Amino acid sequence: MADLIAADQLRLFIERIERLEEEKKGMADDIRDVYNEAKSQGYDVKTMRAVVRLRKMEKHARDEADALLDTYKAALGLS
Amino acid sequence: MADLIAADQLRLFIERIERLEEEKKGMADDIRDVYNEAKSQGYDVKTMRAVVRLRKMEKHARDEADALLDTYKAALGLS
Amino acid sequence: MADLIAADQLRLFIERIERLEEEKKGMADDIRDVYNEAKSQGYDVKTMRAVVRLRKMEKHARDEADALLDTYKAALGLS
Amino acid sequence: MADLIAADQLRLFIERIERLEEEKKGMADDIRDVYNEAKSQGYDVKTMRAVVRLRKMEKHARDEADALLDTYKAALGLS
DNA sequence: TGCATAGGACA
DNA sequence: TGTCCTATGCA
Repeated sequence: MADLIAADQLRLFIERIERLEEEKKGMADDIRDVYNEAKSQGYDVKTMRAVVRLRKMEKHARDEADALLDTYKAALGLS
Repeated sequence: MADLIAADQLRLFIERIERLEEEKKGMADDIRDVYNEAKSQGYDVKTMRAVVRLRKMEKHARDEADALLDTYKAALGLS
Repeated sequence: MADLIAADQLRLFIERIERLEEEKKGMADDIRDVYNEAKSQGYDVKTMRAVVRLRKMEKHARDEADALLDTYKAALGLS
Repeated sequence: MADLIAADQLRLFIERIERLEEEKKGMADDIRDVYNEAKSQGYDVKTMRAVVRLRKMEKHARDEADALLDTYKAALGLS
């Protein structure tokens, strides 16, 4: 019977993952919809993607810079 | 002034996309968490991924078969 | 005979790739050596890696911003 | 002043690393070029990668066998 | 952490 | 449709 329980547990894990995967796919579809909507308003999708990519890179750089600053402060015994 | 409005509209599109991208990333993080939780219960992650992939393929195959069946039915004037 | 020639050509491609892979590995080894040398001088390798990563990200962001500016200019019919 | 010198030294380390990273990237680009050239001659890139990987594994195996042989020889007091 | 592959976007 | 590139999976 332990096997049955284990099988159930595994099945639950798999189903949770599959549900999350579906939601993730839904998000991707929504994103595509927004791009298409913008396109129908006359915006250039390729440029918009470049903007989004750039902003993401800048955010990452900012976050990493903050983390680095913390590292320095810790190394110098500052707050 | 049309330009200002256009800039606002563009900004809104970009922000919608960024919000959706964040949610999508959240989903990916959740999925990873579930795999890790299963792993901590003694399940093999690689095998679980294989199972998920296989079930997805089977679902695709089933969906395609259903679509084909619909096509046949339509061609034959059936419900 | 065409097959022999083809086999030779393929072999030459493979050998060129293998030579380049070795040189690439040599570069990776050199990089590790520099980190170790810096470490022996009292520098923290992890922090140094963070600095290198940050500078690379900032450079990418700058390059992408330049490219985006060009895209805008082209879209607006400017130089 | 020691700090200034240390900062200079650190900067030099970072710049050496960045130069080496660029060269390494150049190697990777060259490798990609060779694969693309082979592809344009009708070769299958994926298969070529498999060949390169296989030969590398075989080389490792050979090197290990050689090392083992040396160990035996040393243990037996042979040249 | 770096590499290889698979999936999605663009021409 | 085919290529390119990013994003994910694997060692």
